Amino acid sequence: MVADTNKRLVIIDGKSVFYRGYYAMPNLSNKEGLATGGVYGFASMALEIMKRLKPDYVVVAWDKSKTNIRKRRQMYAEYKANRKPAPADFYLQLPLLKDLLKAFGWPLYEFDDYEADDIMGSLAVQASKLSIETYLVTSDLDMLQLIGPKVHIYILKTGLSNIEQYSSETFYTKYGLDVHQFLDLKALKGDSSDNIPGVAGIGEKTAIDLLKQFKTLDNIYDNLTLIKDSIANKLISGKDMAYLSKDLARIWLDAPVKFNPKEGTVLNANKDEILKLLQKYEFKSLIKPTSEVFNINVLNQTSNLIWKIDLPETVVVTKSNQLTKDIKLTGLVYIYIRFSDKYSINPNVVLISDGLRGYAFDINKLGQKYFIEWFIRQKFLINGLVGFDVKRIIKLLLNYKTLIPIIKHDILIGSFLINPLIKDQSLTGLATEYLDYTGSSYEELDDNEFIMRAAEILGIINNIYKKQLALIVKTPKFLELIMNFELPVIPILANMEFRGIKLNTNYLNDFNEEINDEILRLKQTIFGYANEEFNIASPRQLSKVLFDSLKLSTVGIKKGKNDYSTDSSQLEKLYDKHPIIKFIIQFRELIKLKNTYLDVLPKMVDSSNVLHTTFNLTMTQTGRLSSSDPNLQNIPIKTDLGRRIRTAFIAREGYKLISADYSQFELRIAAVLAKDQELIDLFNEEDLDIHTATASSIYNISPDKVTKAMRRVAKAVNFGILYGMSPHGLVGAINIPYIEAVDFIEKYKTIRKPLFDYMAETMESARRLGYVETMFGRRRPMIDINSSNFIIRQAAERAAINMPIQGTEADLMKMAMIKVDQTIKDSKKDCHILLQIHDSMLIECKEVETDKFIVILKNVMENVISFPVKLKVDITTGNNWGEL
DNA sequence: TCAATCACG
DNA sequence: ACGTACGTGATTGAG
Repeated sequence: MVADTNKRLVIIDGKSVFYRGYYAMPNLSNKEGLATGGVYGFASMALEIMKRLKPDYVVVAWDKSKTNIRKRRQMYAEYKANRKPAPADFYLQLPLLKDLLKAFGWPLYEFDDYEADDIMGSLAVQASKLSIETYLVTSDLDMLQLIGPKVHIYILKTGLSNIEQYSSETFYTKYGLDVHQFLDLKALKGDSSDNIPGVAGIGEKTAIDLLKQFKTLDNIYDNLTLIKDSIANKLISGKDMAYLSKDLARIWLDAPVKFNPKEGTVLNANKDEILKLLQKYEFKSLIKPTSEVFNINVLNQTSNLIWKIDLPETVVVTKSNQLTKDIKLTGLVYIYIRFSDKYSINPNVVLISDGLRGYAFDINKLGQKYFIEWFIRQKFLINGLVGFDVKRIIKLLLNYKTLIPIIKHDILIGSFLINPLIKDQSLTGLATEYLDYTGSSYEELDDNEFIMRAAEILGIINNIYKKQLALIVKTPKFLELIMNFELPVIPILANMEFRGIKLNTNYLNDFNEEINDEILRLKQTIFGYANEEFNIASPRQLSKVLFDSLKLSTVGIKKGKNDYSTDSSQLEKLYDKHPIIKFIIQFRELIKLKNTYLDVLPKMVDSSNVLHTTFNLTMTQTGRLSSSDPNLQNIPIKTDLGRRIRTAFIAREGYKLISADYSQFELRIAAVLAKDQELIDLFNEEDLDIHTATASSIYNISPDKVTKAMRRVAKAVNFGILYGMSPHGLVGAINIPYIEAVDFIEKYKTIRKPLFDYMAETMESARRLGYVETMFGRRRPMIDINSSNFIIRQAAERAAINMPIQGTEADLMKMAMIKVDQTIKDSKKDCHILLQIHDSMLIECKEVETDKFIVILKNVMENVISFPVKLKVDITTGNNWGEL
């Protein structure tokens, strides 16, 4: 009888797990709008169970009754009040779950007259007899009464893949009782959530004390004389209730269920069906982990696309002697380049087709040089490129100083324009979105497998292009955006990334050493005040030192999930309370500079000390660019120390750096969008300070009477208002009394009525249309704008207000970049845009051409568009970025 | 992998 | 009563 020894059975309380998932992922739904949160939660939890417990069998017990009343216990029904019925979309998900369980091969047991815990208990007893280790997964602590030598309980914790074992030790630690006393404890104290009455007047504390002393319920009643009267009397009058409660809480072990060792094993799993369902439910992130625990080889799953898309006849090119004149392309070409790693410009595989014929260049075998030579020979035959992430392809070509073909379309950019919410921007993600692809991830294939599927991938590019084109032409603004903004800016960004910016690494390293010394000094000072050494960079440890050891007052200090916050705004409040704070603030600044910039940037330069960032066109919900690896859009400027980092960004030999900044760009745009004539007029006045002017009209005094403090408030509001700032937010930003903030914003509303009317209209149209858009028609879907959750809805409203402004700024910046770049080309100046930082450009220009160029530059940028408001551009030049 | 923190516009 | 300003990316500590 060793056969079943050491086998493991998991019994899942199905509804309990499902409930968790349902409430953890309330907004999850697939693209048909079908709610899937509960199923997702269940699947996540199932994976965790498989990984943690490695069961041989899994079965699911299900509570059939909607109200959770045991029918066989109708006599107690008056005590078991109906629980709230679950919402409708809870039940709509059940068929999906049942399909998934069937695919997993996990039997589902449900009986009219038994609750899940009865089924689980009954199965556990049977399995124990077969020497099977049994694991019960539930959120119901009542299950603890089932703990035994072969029966283990795992309780669901918050989160989606979080289970925790509850053993008899856990129980003892919590209550000081043996787990076998569980039912007697319930009998005495009751359980309001389960409507188990218990003995009136006896709570948890008394119940535990009694059980510690007398061990069992029976023994308590046998020894009433030893118990002090006040309690004994309660026990006497509640005796029936006590035994009734014990019966109510007891799990019954006679459910008509039979454990079957032929069911619930991995052999019962239907692998194809599992993958199909995960695709159907759009649980992309679960495909990989599920495949692992169910031993599914996803790479072997064939594509569902090859039957429905046009596939080019594709030749694999591995040798240079194949590159004869027969291997050639004309017209519009579809291209996909697979690079060796995330940042590399070295391709491993290049796929190209003209729609009919395709070529898969195995660069590893062919050699990059031969491919590039061939490609350059094609350049006069090629009318334009349609590709995926074309910017990267262009950077590859820039490396060879060859002519850049016209970009006809980029399916990555197209996808983002049509729906910026799509998270998976991989080729696989787009194939899933546009072609209902359900196969394995293209990105995870190895190069050989990838080449084998070249025709399919080329077909995908072609077909996605056609689908996107149809969607884009349906919305004329989209067509204008992609033709006039997105595609033209791609080669400019490619050039910016490719050229890069020169870094004075010596300067940075010297600065780093200086900072290191200072950090050491600060550390010692801080440890001295704290009377202990600790990791200042750990918010948890710092919080303990400040609020536990040093006992600083926590009144008015923001609290996170576990500890009091130590972020700079909280430290600011503590500034006068203890001398240590000043040094912590300094330490924070220095350690940030060191970790983020000083240590990192010098390591990222190329052999000529040049730093190359990557600009992303498809990351932000407003249409802004983002910069990464390294992020050159957040180089410090606000403090003197930080600004010294900028000093290390230098012009190349014989060149100058030019910074061109739009002044109050967003507020000017807001004035135009809102048609706020008064604000427009203010901006059109020569040499007027907008914040002083604002303070002047709010306080109703002449501009020369405006104090620094007044201007500061006005400035904060001028900025904050574009984000939907509240009085409370204003207080948080500039530390003025709440009442003043309320007053200020009220007055602001009266002097900027058109602006506020515009904001209200934006919100209204967001609610009506489900999206907001920029002046040029770039859209951001606002799915949360009608959320029933107050907090989520309000956040969406603020985002909706801000997007048209920030997004129009982003559009105009792209337009400016395109015009500046064109101007440089037309005038044949040796000038190069290096960086774009949302409202400014950093340009490198041959020293002798700089003075002439800045005049042209200012003119081009200020006249980037014909606007009722004057656009003001400030230009500075210097040898390094710090001087500008 | 997530939360906290902080750099920028 | 909620929680309190939009948009990013990088680093770190900790589970």
